[in-house]
Amino acid sequence: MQTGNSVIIHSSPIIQQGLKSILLSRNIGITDVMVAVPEDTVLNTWKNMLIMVDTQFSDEIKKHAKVIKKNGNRIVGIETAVFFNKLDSCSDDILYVHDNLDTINQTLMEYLSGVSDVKSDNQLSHREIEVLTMVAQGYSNKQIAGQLFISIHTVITHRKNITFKLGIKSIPGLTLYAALNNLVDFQR
Amino acid sequence: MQTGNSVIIHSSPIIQQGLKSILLSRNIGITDVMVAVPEDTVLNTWKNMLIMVDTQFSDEIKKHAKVIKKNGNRIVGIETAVFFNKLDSCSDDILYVHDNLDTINQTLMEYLSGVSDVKSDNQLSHREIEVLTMVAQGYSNKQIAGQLFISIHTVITHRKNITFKLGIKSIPGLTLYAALNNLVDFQR
DNA sequence: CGGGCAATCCCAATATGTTGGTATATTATC
DNA sequence: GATAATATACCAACATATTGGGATTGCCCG
Repeated sequence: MQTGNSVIIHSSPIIQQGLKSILLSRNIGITDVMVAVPEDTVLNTWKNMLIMVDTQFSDEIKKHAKVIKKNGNRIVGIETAVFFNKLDSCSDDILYVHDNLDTINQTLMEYLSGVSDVKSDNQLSHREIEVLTMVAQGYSNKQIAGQLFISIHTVITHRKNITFKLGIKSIPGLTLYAALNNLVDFQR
Repeated sequence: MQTGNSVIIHSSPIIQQGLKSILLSRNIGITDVMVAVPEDTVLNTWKNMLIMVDTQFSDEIKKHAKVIKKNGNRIVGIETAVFFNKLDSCSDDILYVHDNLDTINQTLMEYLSGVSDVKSDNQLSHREIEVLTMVAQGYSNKQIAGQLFISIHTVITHRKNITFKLGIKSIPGLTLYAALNNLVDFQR
């Protein structure tokens, strides 16, 4: 249910916003980014989530890391302060990265390959691309069915397969995917 | 005329992204955000810009603050490290703010009132833009209500007004509108 | 030949969004 | 001080999307 989602645990609202913006724009199937406090890590039952945590809090998280990882979560410690380096205190459970776009991208790629049902390569069939295009153009399933001369059930089946293949669950996500892949017009 | 533009001088790409996202989404007429290094402050001939600089660099900037301000620029020092507080070393030329959404919003309001010819060309209210942004990010009405601490009815009302004002009825349409207006990130 | 895949169709239950109302408090603006 | 805009909240009815099944046909390929 929560695959493709991410949690940010960081005290800085600017960094929250920045990480969120980076995660959502990478087209890696992350459609939901929430902000949490360290305590939530213990209380919650997150599954298959990408947890990005300020190194400031990573000690607290580390105590529960085994359980968190057993639930399919991936923990990434974000180190933003250049003069306060915790990266040496490495752990098998938490991957520490510096505040650097390259390492963040690298981490996201790892996340991609590690979470099996988030697919990066798009192997959409011809029909699926037709349906996706029309979804991004704002047509309802009923309208798509009418225009493609198929039943609404078939459209729904195609959409199930599209969301499964792309790992993108929301209509806005699919729309931006379509725009990024030139399936719909998008000027400047 | 560069009015409505802003410069970010910060070493952290996450904070760059976060500030950019915050500035663009606030509907205060800022349409262009660029990233610069401290040296650019001296070399450049910026006019009427909102310059948001890491306090880490503010000493360098302060030397040239008089000239920079004479050109109509406004300098804001951003302090993100809680354990490294420079806010006491106040200056008339640089307004220091902490990494806190309220103070940042306050600062942006001041910027608005200070720069008279920056007008919001957007017909949407601040709250409507918040809602639209979250819609385009794939959040459900329920999720939006939760994150904005308002009832789902209010979210629905805002959405009614948004669709009425913009004349865009579909979620994909709103998503592309948001992407075109830099409310959501859309790279490459 | 048999397995996999694409395309098609169907159902039921649940979740979510849309439409068209009404209504109040606060804040701007004239 | 009146008026407009904004933000908030509620309801009922209806429309649409999502989820989790199941199923058939034709086609390609090893």
